[in-house]
Formats: sequence, C-alpha cells, structure tokens
Amino acid sequence: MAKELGRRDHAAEDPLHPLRHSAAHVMAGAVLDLFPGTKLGIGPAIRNGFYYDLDVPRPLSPDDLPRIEARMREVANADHPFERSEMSREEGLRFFREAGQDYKVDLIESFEEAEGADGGAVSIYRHGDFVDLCKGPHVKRTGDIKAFKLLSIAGAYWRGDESRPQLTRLYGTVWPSQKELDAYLERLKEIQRRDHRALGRDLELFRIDDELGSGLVLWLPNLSVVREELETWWRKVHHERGYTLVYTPHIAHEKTYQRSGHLEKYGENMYGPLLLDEGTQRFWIKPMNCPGHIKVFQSGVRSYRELPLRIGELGTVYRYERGGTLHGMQRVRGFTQDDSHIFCSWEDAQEEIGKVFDLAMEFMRLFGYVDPVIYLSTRPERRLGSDELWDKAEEALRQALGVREVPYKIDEGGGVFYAPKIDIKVMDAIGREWQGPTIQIDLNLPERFDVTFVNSRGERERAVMIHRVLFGSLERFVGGLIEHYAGNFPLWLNWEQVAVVPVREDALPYAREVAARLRQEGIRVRLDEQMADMRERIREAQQRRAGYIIVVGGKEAEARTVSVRRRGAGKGEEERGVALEEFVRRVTEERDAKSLPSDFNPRDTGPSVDEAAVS
RNA sequence: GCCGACGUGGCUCAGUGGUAGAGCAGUGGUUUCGUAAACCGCAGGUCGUGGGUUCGAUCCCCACCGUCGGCUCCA
Repeated sequence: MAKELGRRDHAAEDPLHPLRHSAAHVMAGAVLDLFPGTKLGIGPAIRNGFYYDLDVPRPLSPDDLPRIEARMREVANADHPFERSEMSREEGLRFFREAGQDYKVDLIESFEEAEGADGGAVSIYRHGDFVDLCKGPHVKRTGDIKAFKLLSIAGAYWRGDESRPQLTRLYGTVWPSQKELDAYLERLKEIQRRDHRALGRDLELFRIDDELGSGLVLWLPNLSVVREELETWWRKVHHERGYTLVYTPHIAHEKTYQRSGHLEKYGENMYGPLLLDEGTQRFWIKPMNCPGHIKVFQSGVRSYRELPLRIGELGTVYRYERGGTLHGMQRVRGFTQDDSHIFCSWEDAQEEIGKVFDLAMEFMRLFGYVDPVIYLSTRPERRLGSDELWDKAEEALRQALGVREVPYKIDEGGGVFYAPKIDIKVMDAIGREWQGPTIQIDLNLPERFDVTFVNSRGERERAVMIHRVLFGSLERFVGGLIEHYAGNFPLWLNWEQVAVVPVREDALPYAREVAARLRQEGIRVRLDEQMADMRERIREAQQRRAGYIIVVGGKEAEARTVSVRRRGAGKGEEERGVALEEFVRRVTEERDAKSLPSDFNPRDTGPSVDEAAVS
C-alpha cells in the first residue's frame, strides 16, 4: 500500500505546493458559491494534488463534481488576484464566527493553545469573494490555475478524530500544464489497470467469497503456484541462514494472551473466545505468532551455546478489521506472515540485526523493488520498558545500520510501544512507495514470559528477542506483486511457464513430446488438446500470461524445433526454428536465475503517485 | 465503525411499477485453418437479503449484508 510517509516535508518542498493549495481555495470557493452555508475545514496541498474538507449542507455525489469544476474554471478565468492580509486573533475569531465558519474558529482557538503562535496575528487570503484563514503562500492569480481535475469524494473526520463530526473531502489534482495533468491522469489509469483485485479476477488468482466471509482470501490455483514457489524459496533461504522452521497452533488458551498482553492491548482485534469444556476453558485465535515462538524457545533450558536461535514460521494469523478497511488481498482478516523471532544475547544483537537487514535488502532486490529508504523508529512517548533497555535496543539497531554505512532517516518517536524498529520502504514499478520488511527488538515479551538462557557463567540471562518480517503478510505482499508486475510474473513464479500450441491435430504427437520434455525439467506446461482455432489459442495463452508460447507444426516436428514467442513480444515477433533442447536450456536458465521478466519495465518515475487520489 | 456511491446470470453492463435483455465466458455442433477473437445453436438470473407501500416491485421506502472511494487502524 503506498504510504504517505514524508508527505508533510514533501508538501513543504514541493514547488507546486502554492499552486495546489491555491486550487484547494478555488475549489472551496466554488463549493461555497454553489452550496451556500458550506463550512470550511482544512484544504491542504498533498502529493500530486489537494483536498478540502467541507461541511456541505447536502451530501455531495460524484455528479456534482463537473458542476464544481465548471465553477472553478469560471473563477480561474476571472483571474482574481490572491490577496494576503492579517487580522489580530480577536478580529479573526470575530470574522469567522460571524461568517459561521465554526471550524476556522476552532482552528484559531487551537492556535492560541499551541505555543509560538506568531504575535497574536492570523493571516487570511482572499480571491474574489472568497476569504480563508491561511498561512499561504499562494500563486499570484486564480488564472494561474489551469490544468486541474476533481477526482473523488470521501468522508473525513474533523482533525482525523472519529469522535468529531465527519466532513466531506473533495480530492483534486492540479498541474502547471495540461500535458502534465494528462500524464498524471494516465498514471492513475495505469494504477487502475494494475489493480490486484481486477487482475485477481481476470487471471483467476484469488477470490473473496461473501458467504465464506469478507476479508478471507481464497488462493485460486494460479496464485497458489506463486505462493508455493515463494514459500519453497523462503524456506530454502532460511535454512541456509541457520533458521529453525517451526509450526505452532492457531488457537491458544486465554492464559497465553493474558500473559502476553495481547488481550489487554489487542483484544478488540482478536477472534474469540472459543468456549471449551462446557465453557470453563477459553481459547482465542492467534493474532500474532510471537507467543508460540517463545513457547518453542522455552521448550527446554537454553544454553548460550544454542544462540542465536532463529525461529521462523509461515504463520497464519487472524485479526478482526473493521469492515470499511478491507481491501482485496491487501487488507484482510486472515493472513500468513513470514514471521521470525531471533533469540540472542545483547552481545549478538547487532550482528543478528545486520544479517536480517542484509537478507531483507536481498529480498527486495530479487523482486525488482528499488530505491529502498531506511527508517529507524525510536521510542514513542507511551512505551513499556526502562530507558536503559530502550537505549540498548536503539543503539543495537543504529550500530547495525552504521556498520553497513547505509543512509537512513530517523523517525523520532515512531517506534511501537514495545519496540524500536527498522523499516525498509521501497518503490514499485510505477513509483509507489511500499512498506517493506521491518525489524524490531521486542522489549516487552521477553519480560512477560521470562525468556532466559544460561550464559557462559552459568547464570540465567534475559534473552533479546528480535522480531522481523520480510514479506510482511503473504497476502499483502503478493497482492502488491500483482500490481508491481501488472500480472506479468517472473518465469520462476509463473503458473503457466510455457503454453504449447500445436498448429493442427496432426502436430499433437510432437506437441505432447515437447510438453513432456519440458515437464521433465519441472517446467509448468499447458498443452490444450482441444483443437480450436490456433490464433484463438494463442490469444488465450497470452491472456493467461503464459511466459512463453511455443507453436509446433509439421516443420518443427521434423526439425525437432519450436517456434517461440515470449510474453510481451509484439506482433510478428516470434522466433522460429529454435531447437527444442536450446529452448529447454533457455527456459530452465531463466527460471533458475529468478530473473525479472523481460516485459518488466519500471517506469522512469516523475512525481510518485498518491494512491489515495484514484477516482 | 463513520461519510458518500453502488449491488441485475461466472465477468462487463443495458432495462422497466405489471414478474428481464446484450456481449464475453460456459456448453453442443460445424470449421483443420502457420502466430492477437472462425461460424451456428443451446443453456444460464427467486434482479444482494429481509421487511414495508401497492391490486401488483427487480424498479418506491426502511433495515441488514456486501462492494467501491476515503477517514480511522494496520501485516
């Protein structure tokens, strides 16, 4: 899911900020003209555009957007100047109170509470009849706002607070030129084309069935192939790196989650209780894998000689999420995490973190994610554990990054209540930022579960618990991959690596031979023996995103060759007369190298796209 | 959960206060055709669910469920 991290500083640096913010003013003015009595919330510039939160007398529907846009165009054409002026705080309060602009009054009042409100004055901006409380800056005239479009309507709470009134948020985008606007709209279309929900349906990847339950993903056969390959590779990589892979139960006795603190801190997201033994025993479905892994660690007395003990699991968890937040595979109620907990001593912590970090970077590279940005998130205000522990934990993370000389940003106070963490964010093929792997040092659970090992002096010592995920959840990761690859998976993950198309029925025996030869190498081959029109079968294979389509007929059978067409090739770009063994060699090589596909072209990205603005 | 929009056969969509259509997919047949959609036929829907208004509702009203765009939250 594209994240808006950095949006705030981005807004400040963005040279288009005045344009976008000005467009927000013009939009608010247009709504005020068309719907008198509208109250203004806030209307900031955001990445690629702007929004304004408004309290409109009647609900707006998408049909209203063209009208508002038309009115905006009139205002733009009228070419009013933006004029700045100042009022004292009292004047401002009186002005907006008289105008019935309650939210602006609320804002000014909050300025008073905030420290450093500048000398008691507030600034306002005016264009035409429209006046708004605003820091600015703005463009000079409304005529500077030319290439814009309103995109969507949504609800948003005043000040992002659920307990406060909900306003109507209008999203729009604006650019210096029509050409840039068109390019941006084209990018939005590209995002829609890549939407994993649409591709998931068209390519028969996954399904979410209402009767089965929303937020619960059925992995259909095609995507199950992808997952199986990912899991197989994941296990191999982890075995190579000294991980111990385990399986833990999906439900646990209530005692476990009382001790872990999950019931207290996370209970509203948990499924349960399940009442067993006439209701005397209460069990809950696991929302996280940590307690299970701790129990694995504690299955015996651990010696320092056994550490670091790296316990990993593709662990399926269930979490209740509110209905409105569910989104395809990317926001679900049941998912499988590639979870690991590394138990070690403080001496080993930094090195272990470093190893995890290297592995994480390798993961992202393999899938073609680029421009990783590293964040170190430090202690939040509300937290568990002593400052001493936080010092140690943050230092270990810092050192691990320092040793590697990787640049990173510090997200002060951005850690979770029980752990500081390293987050890796990456860019996908169309320039969207995604949350990648995270590494945390858990300062809570080792205490709660009294996780210890026996050190070289024969003493019990508290173990350090490093928590990490690389994929995150397979559902979210693979959902992201679908969009990243636009459905065109690398050969090693492709459900249909080769489609064999015989020209005519008399080529079937050779086609079967070819298919058998490829299958011998473990290649996933589809040979459709129902003889329909050849062109139709080629087209269908393309629609299924077969990695290669090979056409065989009499000529090929005689020469023991195949006619090869690579996915993504243009019309008439097939390569004829490729020796069968040569083709086998190429395909197995590409598969084993886990190469990115030839039709994978990360776009040269301009400004990155804000997913939120898709209409 | 909240605000708004939407919910017609597997998919995309049309339609009406008097109990429904199209294209694709499916299926049967014909076609045997060397690289991006051959032809003809058939079948498939209690129009999301439950109430209400009405002589009569898929179409109007209400509730619920679900989907979509956001908010909030998060893997």
